[in-house]
Amino acid sequence: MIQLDYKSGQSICEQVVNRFIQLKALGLMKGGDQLPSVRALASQLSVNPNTVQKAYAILENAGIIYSVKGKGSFLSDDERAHDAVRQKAETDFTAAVRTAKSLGLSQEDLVTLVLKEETT
Amino acid sequence: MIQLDYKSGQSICEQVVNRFIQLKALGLMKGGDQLPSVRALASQLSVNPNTVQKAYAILENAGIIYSVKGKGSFLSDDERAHDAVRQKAETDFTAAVRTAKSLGLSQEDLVTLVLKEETT
DNA sequence: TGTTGTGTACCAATTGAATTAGTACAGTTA
DNA sequence: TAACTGTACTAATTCAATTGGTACACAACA
Repeated sequence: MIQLDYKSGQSICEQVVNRFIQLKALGLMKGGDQLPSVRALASQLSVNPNTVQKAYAILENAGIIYSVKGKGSFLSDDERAHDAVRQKAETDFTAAVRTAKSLGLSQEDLVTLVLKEETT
Repeated sequence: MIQLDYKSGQSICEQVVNRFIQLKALGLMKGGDQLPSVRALASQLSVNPNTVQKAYAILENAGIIYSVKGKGSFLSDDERAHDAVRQKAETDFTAAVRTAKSLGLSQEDLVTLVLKEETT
């Protein structure tokens, strides 16, 4: 379910955060689904539990998951949180557009690149 | 000519590198134009000369500038180097497209965002 | 010639973020 | 009670970025 990519340049914490957001966006997880426990996921990824807990804390802070002591962490049903994720994705993508343009790519170039990228 | 943005998340070195690439792409600098000296730019940016020199070394390594001991550093005329910059910009942008899609944005969404971004 | 400005090459030290390691506490479930 | 969950700390480590400093080689110029 979660697979780390050490070549991505992203920190472990970031990757865990983003992966659960993706799983929701892709429909592979739904609101209410339970996440692996902090310790279990840390063990599976061969990573320190603190790192996973930090990722879960970020997700909970953003309203994407909710955690209950003694029970576990669950994917939130709150659509507002997922709207916020979408907002951030748009902002990040817009920044990428600006960067690409500043390096000489035209609007047509960018549209072509978007369309060339297959939707999996 | 060069202005640092500490909120950008980019390192000083990265910002210097990217800024000169931009200046060339935007036509504000041409092949043969002299860059500020390592020490002068470092002083202007209130930054360590080593940091600027590292940026210049990266630019020279990529063929974007060439440096002559005792004379200075100059923007290269080599189009192949600038083609490589374009290649990298395309690769980076494609990665941004994938990320945005994984977070739930559709192809239409992305095209809209590209077109919404004014060309300055 | 000497001086100044240029790029280049080191090295030691510092800073900050990310991660690890370890311990402890609180709540749930069986 | 025992075994699981999340949470909250602190200390140590690692690594990249940056700083501070010194030194050398070359070019331009008075």
